[in-house]
Order: sequence, then C-alpha cells, then structure tokens
Amino acid sequence: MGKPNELTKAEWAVIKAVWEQEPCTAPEIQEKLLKQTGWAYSTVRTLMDRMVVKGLLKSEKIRHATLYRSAVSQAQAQRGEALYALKQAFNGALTPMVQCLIDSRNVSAAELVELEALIKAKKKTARS
Amino acid sequence: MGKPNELTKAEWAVIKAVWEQEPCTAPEIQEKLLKQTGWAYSTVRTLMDRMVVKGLLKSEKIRHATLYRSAVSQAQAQRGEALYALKQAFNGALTPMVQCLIDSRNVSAAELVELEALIKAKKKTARS
DNA sequence: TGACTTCCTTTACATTTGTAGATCATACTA
DNA sequence: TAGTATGATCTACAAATGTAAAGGAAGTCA
Repeated sequence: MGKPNELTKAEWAVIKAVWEQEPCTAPEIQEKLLKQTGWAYSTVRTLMDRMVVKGLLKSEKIRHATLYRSAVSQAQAQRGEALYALKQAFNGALTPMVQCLIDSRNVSAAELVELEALIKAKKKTARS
Repeated sequence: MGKPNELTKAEWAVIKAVWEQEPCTAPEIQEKLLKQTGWAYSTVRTLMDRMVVKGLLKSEKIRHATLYRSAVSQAQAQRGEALYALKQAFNGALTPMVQCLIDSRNVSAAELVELEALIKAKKKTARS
C-alpha cells in the first residue's frame, strides 16, 4: 500500500468529482467540472487516464464506454495530504501544526468546542 | 502578499537549509544538503536561482559571490502548506483535518495535553 | 441506412520540475 | 605570476503536468 502520492490540484478536482458519483464516465466528470475549471473533454480524459496509471483511479471497459471509480478513498487522500504537510512543513511536529491551523483562520467558538471534544475523546482511547 | 505558492519537496529541502543559516551561499547549502540528497552544486544552484525568481529566496551579489536569504519566513511557508491541505483535502473543514491528524499518528499523552491547552488558550483570546 | 451526436483515441505542445555537465571567471598560493 | 581550487554561468535534457485539437468509431433517430 504505497503512500497515495500527493495529488496535484487538477487531480484533486477530478477525484473529488469521482467520489461524488461512482462509478462514473469521463463525460460526466467533464460536465461536472466544466463550470469551475473550463476544461475540455480531452483534458479531463487525459487527466483521468493518467490517474489510472498512477493508481488513483480504476477504469473498466464496458463495451464502448469506460467506467471509472476511485482507487483511493477520500480518507486516504486526505490523510496523505495532511501527513505530507505535517512532515514537510512541520517536521512531524503535531502541536505546532494545529497551532498554526487555528491561528491562521477564523475559528468559530463552535469549532473550538468540537476540537476540545475530539481531543478529550482521543485521550480516552489512548489511555487504555 | 501573494500566497507563498506551495513548495515542492526539493524547494522545502533548500529553504530549510537556508533558514538555518542566513545569509548563505549556494556552496554552503549544497554542502549541507549533500548527505541527504546527493545533489551536485549545479543542481542546488539551479534550484536556488529558480526560487529567487519565484520569490521564495532573495539573492544579492557581493562581488563575485552570491548571497542568499529567504524571502518567506518559516511561519509563512508552514502556513501555506497547512492551509493548502486544509483547503484542498478537507474543503476548509478544520475539525476533520485535526481529527485526521490525531488519528493518523501515534499521538503521545503529552501532545494531547498540549493540544488541549492550546485550544483552551484560543478560546480565551477568541472570546473577548 | 444515412445523418447526427457522443464518446474514444491519438498526438501534440508548452511549462515546470529534477538533475547536472561543461566551461568560464576568480581568487588564493606557492 | 603561473597553477590550482572554487564558485558562477550556461546549456541541456528527461519526466511530469496542464491543456487540448483532430480524427475515428459507435450508437441513435428519422
């Protein structure tokens, strides 16, 4: 299970669309992304085929048409990205990274409560 | 203040070395990175010059030699990377990202305490 | 069954990134 | 001052990425 290589922006756009509707065809994804990206069909198609080669998507040929599905889950991809940032930028130091996150954004009171709860929960599971 | 574009792995390696010793010369950085990367002088030099063009480093010519310094702080670069992950992978949702981080790693009890404190502190500043 | 519409396949090309050899200018040293 | 070591510049080249046009094949509707 190699690390799901980090995704490029374009790849993120595609795989997000795929997650929303699996399995799917290239024209469907192109349609979905048209507004945000303006990409032509062949652009999307090329991206998707390259992503198959990379192991980010799987494709299956049904007669004439090609069906795609994701080969990495959203959770896997998210984790890959989060851990990449953690490692690269913060040298693996978790606390500074979280600190940075909550300092760099307007965090609502509700979110702070959530975060607190989450950490409490983790403490419980950790200690056992 | 454009977003400090995300850095590539190679760029991270270079800028980290620069932060450790500013100002610095290309040969110094090459030396520093030799062990981890095996890069030749011209490789490092090319990287650094490209980073100047991108606005990641600044360079100054002192006679024959070239002195480099960072043009983005460590904090800025870290923030860029963290926010990129947040936005791209988690669609800006902070809590899930933090959740993911603490689930994907062995977090020590001490770290959990730190995190908790950090959030408490944030709550205080937020409410005012 | 011919025309139209879709989707697929192939090919292409510019830009960015990773990596470095070769050669030129300098400065130090004997 | 000639020779050597050191750093600078230029040029190169392959792989990855972003982006798409052009031309073929297949299914659909009249």
